[in-house]
Amino acid sequence: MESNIGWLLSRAAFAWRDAVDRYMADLGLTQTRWIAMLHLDRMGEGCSQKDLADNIGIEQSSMLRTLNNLEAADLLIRKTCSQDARRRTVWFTDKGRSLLQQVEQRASAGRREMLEGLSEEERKIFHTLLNQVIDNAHHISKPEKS
Amino acid sequence: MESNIGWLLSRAAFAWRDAVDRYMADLGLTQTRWIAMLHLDRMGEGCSQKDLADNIGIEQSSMLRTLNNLEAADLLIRKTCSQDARRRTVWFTDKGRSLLQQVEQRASAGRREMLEGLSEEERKIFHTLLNQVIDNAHHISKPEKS
DNA sequence: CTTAAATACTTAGCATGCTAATTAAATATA
DNA sequence: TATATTTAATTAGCATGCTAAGTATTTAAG
Repeated sequence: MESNIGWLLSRAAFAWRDAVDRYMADLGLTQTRWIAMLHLDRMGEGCSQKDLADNIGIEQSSMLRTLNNLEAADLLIRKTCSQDARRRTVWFTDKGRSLLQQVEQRASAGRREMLEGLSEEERKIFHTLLNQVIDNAHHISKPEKS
Repeated sequence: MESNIGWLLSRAAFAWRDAVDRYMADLGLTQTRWIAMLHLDRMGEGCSQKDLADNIGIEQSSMLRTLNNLEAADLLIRKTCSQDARRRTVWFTDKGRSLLQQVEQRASAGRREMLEGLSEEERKIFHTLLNQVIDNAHHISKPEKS
């Protein structure tokens, strides 16, 4: 109980998201939304919703809701793909594209503040530990008997 | 982007919760719910909803929903407090109390699996890093100018 | 070519955490 | 004592992630 590191992890993740959301608030973005924008920029406009979801590591249905929000905010638009009628490709609007640079600046500045006080080595270790936990989670078994 | 440790943290927290939920599924509990039960046990039955929320570190409104769920599952009940009519105290049902031991076993067994491969020292570091991040998050400022 | 299987997008609904606003009761102040 | 403030519980609604189920389209199989 005392060392419930799983719960601590939840709280840390929530605190981070909350802080970064405040950090991005005046741009009208939340963590999920600006991450989608940065990934779209990195992958290149015109990719499909599924490609984006896979790249970010979330489900299509989650991606969809975020894209709906971003489209409603006039930051991007979707067009049906001429090669494959099932697909819809994603594109920045002018407004969305013009926000990109600020988003990247904010993201790295916010990250810098969140990691304040951690040495370069600690950051690497943190990264490694998080990945190890994720890996363990994916391999976790059902409890034996209990 | 490549080193978006904030996102990695989110994913780790989600993966952990998801894995532990699977681990507890046959007891009919989720992370949030069994944590509430363990805290109630630790604080002692008869504490108020607010006391529980404060102890766990979440808002009353979040606590309330979880308690509603647990009460609906017949694992605990609430009684109005005779000393202070605003308060409602929380108590285990027989069913809830009888689940406790299994819950604790599962919790520690699950935690053990999730931390598989991490040395004792790495766990300590992990703990420290998470706390540092939480602390930073609480102190984060608005972006300067951008 | 016709049918079955796979793929992309959607919709619906669960689980959580939060903030904001309400209500009722207790406490503090004038 | 009467009014103002604080506190506990609740309700309502936002933001996210997920799974499950449904629709349309493309690809693979027979």
